[in-house]
Amino acid sequence: MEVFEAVAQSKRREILKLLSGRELSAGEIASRFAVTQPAISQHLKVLKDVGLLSERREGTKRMLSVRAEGLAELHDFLAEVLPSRLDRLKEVAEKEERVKRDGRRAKQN
Amino acid sequence: MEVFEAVAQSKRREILKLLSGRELSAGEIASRFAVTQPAISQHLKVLKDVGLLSERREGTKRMLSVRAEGLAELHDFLAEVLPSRLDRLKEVAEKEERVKRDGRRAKQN
DNA sequence: AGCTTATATAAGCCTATGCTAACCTAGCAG
DNA sequence: CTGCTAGGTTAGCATAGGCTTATATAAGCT
Repeated sequence: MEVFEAVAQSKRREILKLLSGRELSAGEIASRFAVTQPAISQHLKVLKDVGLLSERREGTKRMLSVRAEGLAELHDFLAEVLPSRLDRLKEVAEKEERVKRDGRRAKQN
Repeated sequence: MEVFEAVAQSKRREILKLLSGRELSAGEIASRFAVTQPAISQHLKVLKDVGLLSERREGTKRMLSVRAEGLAELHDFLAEVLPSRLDRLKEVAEKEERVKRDGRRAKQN
C-alpha cells in the first residue's frame, strides 16, 4: 500500500491527527476509537509500512509518532498539481472553513 | 466518496497532474491511459463529484480543469498533522527525490 | 431523419480492504 | 514458572471499488 491509500481512510487520518506533535501508545490510540483494538493495530501497521509513523518500544508498550518525511509525497503532489498556487491554498481552505462554520450567512468579503 | 479517497488512486492523481495548468477534453485524457474510455469517464465523475475538477462543455466535448479549492482539504490535513513544519516539508521532499534519482549513491550532504 | 463523434451509464466480475473473533507473543511482577 | 497486560497475527466474512463489455445519450453534420 502507498501513502495516498494510507491516508484515504478517515480512521488513519484521525490517528495521524491524534499523534500531531506528540507520542501515544498503541493502546491509547485504540482507546479513542469505537472499533476493536486489532482493527487499530492493523491501521497502525499500514501507517508504519508506508512510512507515516515511527515506533519506539518502551517495556511492553509501543510508542507511535508521526514521521514528517512520510508526508512529503502528499505535499509534492499538491505542488505538482497546483504549481505556484500552493501558497494561496491555505487562505482558500480557511475561507471555506469559515463559510461552513458561519452557515453560509453572507459573502460580505 | 471524499477527496482523500479520490486521490488515493494513482490514475486519478495522474489525471490531475495531466490537467495541471491546462484544460483537456475527456477524450484527450482517456487516450493517455491504457484502460478503456468508460473507465476514465468513471474516474472523471469521481473527481468532479468530490470537487477536484470542473467541466465546461464545448460542442460535444467536455473540457476538464482542476478546481484548486478542491485540494484545500489535503493542504489542511497536512497543516493539521504537521503544525508549523509544512514549510520544511518541501525541502524534505526534494531531498528524497534527489536521493531516489541519484540511486542512493552517497549521503554527501 | 440518419450517421458520426464524444462521452456517460449499467451490469457483472474480481480483487482489495476493513472489521470481528479467536489466538499468539513479549515483557514484567510476583 | 504463572499470570497479567500490551499488542500483534490470522481467518473469514462483507462491502466497496475498478475494470470491461454493452448500451444509451447528446451534439453536430449532411
